[in-house]
Amino acid sequence: MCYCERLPKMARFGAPRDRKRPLAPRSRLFRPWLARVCRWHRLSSIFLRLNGWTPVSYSDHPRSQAADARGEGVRVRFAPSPTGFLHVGGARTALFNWLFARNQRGTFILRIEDTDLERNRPELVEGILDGLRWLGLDWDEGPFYQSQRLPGYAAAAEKLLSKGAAYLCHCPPEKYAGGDSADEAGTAKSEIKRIVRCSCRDAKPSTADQNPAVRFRVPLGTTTRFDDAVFGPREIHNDEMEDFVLLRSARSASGGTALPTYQLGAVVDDIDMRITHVIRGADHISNTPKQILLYRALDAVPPVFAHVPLILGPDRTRLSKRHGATSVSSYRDEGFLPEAFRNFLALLGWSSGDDTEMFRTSDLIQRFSLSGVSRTNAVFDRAKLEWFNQQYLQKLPLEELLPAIQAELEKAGLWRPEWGASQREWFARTVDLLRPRTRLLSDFSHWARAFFTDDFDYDLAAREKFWKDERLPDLLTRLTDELAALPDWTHDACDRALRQLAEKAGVKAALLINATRVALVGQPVAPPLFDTMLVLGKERVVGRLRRALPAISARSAAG
RNA sequence: GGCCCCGUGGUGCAACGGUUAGCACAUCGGCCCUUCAAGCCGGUAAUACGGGUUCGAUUCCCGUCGGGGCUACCA
Repeated sequence: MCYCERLPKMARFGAPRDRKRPLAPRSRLFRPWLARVCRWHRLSSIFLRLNGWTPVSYSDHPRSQAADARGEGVRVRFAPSPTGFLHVGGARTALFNWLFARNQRGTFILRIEDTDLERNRPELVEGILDGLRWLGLDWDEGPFYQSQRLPGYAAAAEKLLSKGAAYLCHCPPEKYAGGDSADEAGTAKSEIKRIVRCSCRDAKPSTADQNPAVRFRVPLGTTTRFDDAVFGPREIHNDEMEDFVLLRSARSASGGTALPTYQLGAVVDDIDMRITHVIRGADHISNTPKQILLYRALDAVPPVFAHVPLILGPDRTRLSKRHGATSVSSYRDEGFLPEAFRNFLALLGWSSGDDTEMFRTSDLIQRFSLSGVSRTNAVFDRAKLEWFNQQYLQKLPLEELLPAIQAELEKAGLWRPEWGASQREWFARTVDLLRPRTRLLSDFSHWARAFFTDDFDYDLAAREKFWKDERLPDLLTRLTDELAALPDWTHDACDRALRQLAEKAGVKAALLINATRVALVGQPVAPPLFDTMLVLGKERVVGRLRRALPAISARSAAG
């Protein structure tokens, strides 16, 4: 492909503007010349190689859609490791991959990176898949398990060994292990000299050692460059890169013979799966040069790399268990809607370019672009997440909401089958009445419990506040009788009965309204009283008032 | 410690060398009112600091400070 296609200023194809990526001085200098060359001869890849650029295609560009039409579409992957649940950072990475794939009409692949025998928990895979399904992130291929693809990694290592791009290392793992990252004390960090240039690099391979590790032989004396689709051009001198391990020795704590490390596994699979764009967390950015070297050594063209900024906790450190709920499933269990969660997540580190915040999934797909991804770490703000949930709870078509609320009620043991059948209309009406006051699905089974069962308690603060007046027992007894005698159970009839009683007694209607609300639903907060009476029905209203009377008398007598 | 990245209100984003620095969440006040939400109206609140470059810098460059990442036979 032609390098000029990647140049922001040459947006004559209608490329999305590249907002935050200054060109490197070198490319700034060469741009006019380069543009001409590209236009005339399309010699860009040669130019690139001459200048040490990695010839990768930058497909966040309308051109890639043309490529797609030719059957050379975008292929991305999400590659979690089953060492824990699906956390919000991973979910966001998955979401960005998915959005990019859908936007480009490409392929989204799921791969499980389970090459660490010590830390893997196979039973966690299902939880990760569940989390992705809940978020609606459907994958087109996979899940593939690296543990089932071991021969491929060994073969790749063999190939590298045979061409001298890798060597056998006979050192015990402990020699380089531990170090600073392991000990929290923080002492002696300054002593660590980390560039591993093992003596085995130049030694004759020993036949005595049956269980060597395989290390990559980093080509010294040059630099490795790549152009991150988010962070822009970067380079690192190879001398600063260690001879990282490709294949672990049998002595490794993490497993047995010939297990690949992340670097090898990811690269071999990404080549194998023809991944065109690697979209992953920014914590991988310093791995990227190593992997580019691996691609080259394996005679493959590196994909586009797009690193997305990290998600931080409120204290601006990396989000972790310390910060409370970090797993996607905990948000599901708390009563968040996947649509809301997805919308919120999408805005963590990405923006459409304008001030729009509410995105339907189709909008998200249509508007997503790697050039809109930020380089700044983002703090996870639960308050805003709740706001999004509230918005969706209120704006989603009722029919789409009902199943989620049914699930919530089932979970709480409150669900009655007739609400899905003969009383479906009542159920829909009740949900519609309740939802303006809800923020979470769980509000339906907690706060609004009295709408779905007679088994509920009277809120203490509500009793204290609204059942205090000593006239209440008498007034509510009379109200109950009047309501019971009502020929038509309508909003206006109830309204009239209550207000007339209040007027006759010379009290504010609000006194009766508030006291009645607590008697009916046990809460100080509920939908407008007469709407509430309507969905509850006459029997229940009268019954609940009678039931509450003794408690009201007790409270008002107490003063 | 070394290498690297990132700094716009408390939080998420916008401003692509020229705006009274915009939007949203949160927060505070008002309206509405049958409680609480919602809604509407309004307020407080930011370019980390210091140098350059420029007629002009949130924007480009350098330094300082702050935060983060990496520094594993983890991923």
